[in-house]
Amino acid sequence: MSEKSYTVGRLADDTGIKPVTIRYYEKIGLLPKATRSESGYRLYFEADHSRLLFIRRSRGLGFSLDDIRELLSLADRQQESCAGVDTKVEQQLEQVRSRLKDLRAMEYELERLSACCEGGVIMDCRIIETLSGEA
Amino acid sequence: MSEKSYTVGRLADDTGIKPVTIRYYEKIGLLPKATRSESGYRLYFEADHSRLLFIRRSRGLGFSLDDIRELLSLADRQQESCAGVDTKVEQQLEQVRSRLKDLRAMEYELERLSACCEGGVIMDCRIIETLSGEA
DNA sequence: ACTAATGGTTATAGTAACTATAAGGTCAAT
DNA sequence: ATTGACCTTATAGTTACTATAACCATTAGT
Repeated sequence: MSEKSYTVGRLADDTGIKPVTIRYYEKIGLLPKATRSESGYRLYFEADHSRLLFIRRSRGLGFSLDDIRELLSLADRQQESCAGVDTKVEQQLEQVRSRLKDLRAMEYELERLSACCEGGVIMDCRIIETLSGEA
Repeated sequence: MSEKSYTVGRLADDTGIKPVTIRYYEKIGLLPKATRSESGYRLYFEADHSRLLFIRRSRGLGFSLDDIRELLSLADRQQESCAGVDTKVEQQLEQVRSRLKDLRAMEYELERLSACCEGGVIMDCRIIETLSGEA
């Protein structure tokens, strides 16, 4: 009983990752080279499906493709300590928090700018003034 | 009395934007072509200094270089309404908020993941498990 | 059986905003 | 005169895709 196979389009529909992107992941070695049908179509199986979902979830947490490559290779070593995984998560958390800090500062500044506009002409525009000058 | 001029390196030190980046901005037309010394060095004046600071401040608020190009061209039309500027700020604010929302969700998920690691081996790792499976 | 629509294949170039590298010319100081 | 710091250009690399072109395979409809 041979396992049911997907085409790249099916896999794409099932995972929410587009065919081009799936091929791209294969090209950069994030996914193993797919087996092919007689006519040359890529064929995917359950394991590919799982791997791709793992990638998508990790992307959703902001991990880079390089990070994910490492995570996947860690995940494959069943018997080893998961400390490396934990470390990666911590690092990612720090990065996200640092980015959050930056964005919150931007939000605050943009709110201030937005509030100070009184709808005149450029010459009197406080926004332009602020961007242009003063410390 | 001719105005005092800077080299690209001096301008870089004064604005916190690297020489390569300044040249890059010139190349893409964000800065006007610099005048040159006899030997071919770029020479900058007060106006360039201001313009570059405007760019840096706008970058600091997360505006894209294309946005900044528009902002600069708006800023040059002293007599026109500043509505366009205000709109750009609003749009940028929305973008920042949307990005904040995404990042906060990531932060939350990463915190959960991080908390659930108990330091065993990969096989039992709840992090890997979470990334791998379940809805 | 023929045809059109859909979906698969490859390779190449473009995106944003730089960064890195190479190979060379200039300038101020020793 | 030579060192070192700084300037010049052009080209390629980065991240994670997206867009385009040109072509082959499969499937649904007539």
